[in-house]
Amino acid sequence: MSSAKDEPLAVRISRELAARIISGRIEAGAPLRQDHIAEEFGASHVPVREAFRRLESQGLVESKPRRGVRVSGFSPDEVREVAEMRAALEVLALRHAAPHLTRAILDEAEQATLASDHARDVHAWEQANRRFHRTILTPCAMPRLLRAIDDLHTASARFLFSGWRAEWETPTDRDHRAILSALRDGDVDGAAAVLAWHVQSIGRKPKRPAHVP
Amino acid sequence: MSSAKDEPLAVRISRELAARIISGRIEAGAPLRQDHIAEEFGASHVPVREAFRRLESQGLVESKPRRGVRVSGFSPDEVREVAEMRAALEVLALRHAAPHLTRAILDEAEQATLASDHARDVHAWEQANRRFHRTILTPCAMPRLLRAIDDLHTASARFLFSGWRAEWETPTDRDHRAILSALRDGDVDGAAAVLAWHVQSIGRKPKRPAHVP
DNA sequence: AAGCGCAAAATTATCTATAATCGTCAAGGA
DNA sequence: TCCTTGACGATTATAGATAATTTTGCGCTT
Repeated sequence: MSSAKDEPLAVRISRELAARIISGRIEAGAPLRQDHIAEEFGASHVPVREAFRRLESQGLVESKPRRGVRVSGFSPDEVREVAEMRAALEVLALRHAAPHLTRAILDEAEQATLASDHARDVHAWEQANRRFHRTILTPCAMPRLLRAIDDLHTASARFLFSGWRAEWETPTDRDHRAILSALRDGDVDGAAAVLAWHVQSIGRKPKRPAHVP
Repeated sequence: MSSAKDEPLAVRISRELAARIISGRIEAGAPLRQDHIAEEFGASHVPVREAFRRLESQGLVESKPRRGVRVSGFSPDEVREVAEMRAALEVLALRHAAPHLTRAILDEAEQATLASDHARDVHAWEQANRRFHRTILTPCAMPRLLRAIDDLHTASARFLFSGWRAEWETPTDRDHRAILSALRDGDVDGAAAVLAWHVQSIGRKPKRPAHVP
């Protein structure tokens, strides 16, 4: 048994549903009926309920007492909200992680940046981007903070996939490189400033030219 | 039926358990056995499971795949982590709420400060304190941010109750008044700075004299 | 005799199956 | 046309079965 991991069934269901919501296969506002999902996964509805709670804590669905759960919509205001929360929390994490950043960690972050440059589709780019942020923030050793940031990342990814669905061009992350160079110079304030601007830029312009000569 | 509200059973159970954890009646690291709790509440273990998920999303318990849930411990590091997250997020909320603050809202906040001065025990003080923060932050109109702040408040309250159990003296919130006066003057930056310092002071000194001549 | 290792039983979490309660929608009557 | 009533569907809760982990007890080795 290699494919079916030892995870609880509720976790697997929540992962699959989250992937569908993020990728847009389930659109915003759509109701999720527990019986149908249970039947589809060949399971009962109790694990499905737990998966719903997990998605609710991530902010992907909203639940009303006797009315079931619906996929939470994301207006431009909500996208900006998530972006600003991410900026505030990632800056905090970076300030605490900076003293523990080693050469090896920065090199790994640079590798993630390279991977994001070579990404062919949005999914690969998002994965590399998240790896970059996680790499430079994990050394802060604040688990609760990191978990909150991770949830905000998935919310951001959902917006990202919905916006840039068709045409996609890798946007050569100058910000990431600026952050790394500032960190290598020991300029934590500068790195934090660039990071805050970089994160908020996601919610600023859904699509910009980005190919300046 | 007036006492038993129309809330789902899982919500009631999670509320009761949260109250016990915050008040310290269930100590940190204690395991929560679903069958025992189900028997105590006269219910089955499925609502108890949902209540566990709810508590997990609040960060009050930690769950491991096949080992059940335990009350999450809070070391001084974790308390500081929560305090810093609160500071970062409350400052963000305040900056967005400031343009929408009216005289009436500020007056209500001052009333909450008065109530906290007249509080006789820790519980009443915490309630008034939370009301103050909620009053000046709610106008930011960012539901996700406000929910995150609320969860962090409960975590803070848990630490507060555990520290100051026996002797209690109302610590005349000078910080609250400084925040209000800065807001009345339109000095958002000053108010944000005091707010950040104020929130972090919770995690700084578990018990200080506080009666300077 | 004491400590370590293995095995079996008990305890506990997880999942499936089933019944009851509540909200919604449609149809019929005033 | 509006209100009431009844049926259907969905969520919520209960009881029972299954699998995994922890603990305890016994045997063996040092």
